[in-house]
Amino acid sequence: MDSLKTKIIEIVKKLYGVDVPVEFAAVPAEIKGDYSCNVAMRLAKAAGKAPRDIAAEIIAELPGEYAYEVAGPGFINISVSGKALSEQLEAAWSEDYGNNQSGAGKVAVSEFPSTNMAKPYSVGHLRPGTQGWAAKQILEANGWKVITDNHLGDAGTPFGIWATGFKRSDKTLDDITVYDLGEIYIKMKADMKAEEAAGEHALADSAQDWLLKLEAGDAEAVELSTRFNKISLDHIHSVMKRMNLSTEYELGESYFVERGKALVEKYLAEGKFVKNDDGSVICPLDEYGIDVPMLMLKSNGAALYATTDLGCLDYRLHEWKADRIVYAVGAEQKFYFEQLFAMAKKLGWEAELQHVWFGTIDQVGPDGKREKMSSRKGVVLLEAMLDDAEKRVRENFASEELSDEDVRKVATGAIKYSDFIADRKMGILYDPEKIFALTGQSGPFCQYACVRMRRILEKNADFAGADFGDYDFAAEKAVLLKLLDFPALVAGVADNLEAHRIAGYCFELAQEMNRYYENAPISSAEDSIRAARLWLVEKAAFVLGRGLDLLGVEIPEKM
RNA sequence: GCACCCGUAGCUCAGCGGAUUAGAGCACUAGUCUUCGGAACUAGGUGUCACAGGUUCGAAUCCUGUCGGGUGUACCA
Repeated sequence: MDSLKTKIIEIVKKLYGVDVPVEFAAVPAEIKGDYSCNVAMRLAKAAGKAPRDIAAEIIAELPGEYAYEVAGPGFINISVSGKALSEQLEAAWSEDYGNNQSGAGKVAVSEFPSTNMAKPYSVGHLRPGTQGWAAKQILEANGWKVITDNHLGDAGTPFGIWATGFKRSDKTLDDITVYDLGEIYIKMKADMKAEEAAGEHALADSAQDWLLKLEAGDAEAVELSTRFNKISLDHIHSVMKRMNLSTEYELGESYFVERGKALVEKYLAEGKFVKNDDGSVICPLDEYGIDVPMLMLKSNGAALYATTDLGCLDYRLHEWKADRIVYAVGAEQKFYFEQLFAMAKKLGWEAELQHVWFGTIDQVGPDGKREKMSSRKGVVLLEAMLDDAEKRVRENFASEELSDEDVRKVATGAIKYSDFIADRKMGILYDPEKIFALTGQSGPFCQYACVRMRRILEKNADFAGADFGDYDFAAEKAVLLKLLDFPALVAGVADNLEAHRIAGYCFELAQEMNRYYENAPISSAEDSIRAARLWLVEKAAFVLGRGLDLLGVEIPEKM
């Protein structure tokens, strides 16, 4: 259809002397036609003519390979035969169908899931992982070279809190677990709050001391930190493996402390940063319309988030030569990233920086109102959510023999897919009954559709590649139109990383296939028709598999 | 206070820089087919697109204001 678009642009240029963008849209079900084009209405004012007349003039110039019709207020509706659509798909087909090279030669960094050390992996890092992974997949499909980096939360005040809490606990470095560390953190937070209310600050001071000791390279602080890190990393890796997520790098905040501090000095000297009387350093951002300056160094000289992010940004831009960096981090940090990006601009850094933000995971609370997900203890552990998901899958699929690996794929597929049902800006209402449902828009529904197609292909493997004769592909039109949409969809989400559009597409394709089977028998059809239909199923299975792969949703062997 | 996000069917949500009669899923009801894998398909909607203005031949979509909910607003990340 691209050549037809070009043709229309040429005709408009010839007839009316203007350049207009030409897009094709779908046509409502009740109306005749497969694609519609609204150029005539866009031109109406400039040309001083009625849209319907313009449409008729354009149609008169169009080549005769398709049927055209003026519709409604001035749409040009185009009807294409199934046969022509099948030829278009065959012509566009390749091993990389759907991919494009718009990002070729450029480097992007996708930062996710940015887990915290010394805390159990909570559902708080679920969305960063799924969204960051999808961002990486989508960028790669658009030709980018993507570097993935887990920006570990391994520096800053929390370490001081754990070190202080650990020394007060009865745990030893040999037997402490990541769950103990999690509990120590929660207890310390509570104790520090009580302390603050009482007007004291012994614990807070101790935490700050540990932090400074670590930054100064104190032996005991380093030992604690190293041990906590080892326990944490093993835990993070095991959970990520279950989710089938991984990153190429794990350069945590601590890795960038020195680099960040050195840069703070540099920009202080250049006058871009300012030192306050209390010793803290800020980056004024008034010229970018942000009246809250960014704190670059604490008054005691310690680094904070902004310090390490400055170092990290510098590293990615200058060592990795990144052209684009996407941060998969929740909406709560929107303002922080606005500051960070304004700071980058102030420093003259040109790369495209994007905060891929998203809403919280909610649940229905005891009062019936929607609230942020939590357990009685506070955070919900991702492992617990995965255990529950696998249990549900085993119960729902009791009739089928599923391998452990397939159970894992369906469980994580359901959870991941649910992250992409709505626009990522929206919060997710976590409703297990719905997420693991086998009907409706769910991960398992899409996975099942894909498994079904693959099984049909296996059973009819003998007929693959046989001659179609002059089969008309009339019954296949809806599916063909859908499959032909895929490349534009992938290209269309490259900028805004709206992965939910991929999820919606996968669901629609799966639905379209279910409709297709109703009126188009395959195994019982005569040879040429059977071959043609298998050709279509093969294409659909590939596209659905690719779409789900962009979301990180794996396809099980059996369901 | 200010900034950002959200408000579309009973519920969860689509609706991509305006366009043909505003759509899905869930739930509910009634059907279909000798089931290639029925976890299917088909049919069934009186929705103040939060409200009020504005721009336009045309607005759920763009602009302004109001109301409601959420988040953020320098020594946490």
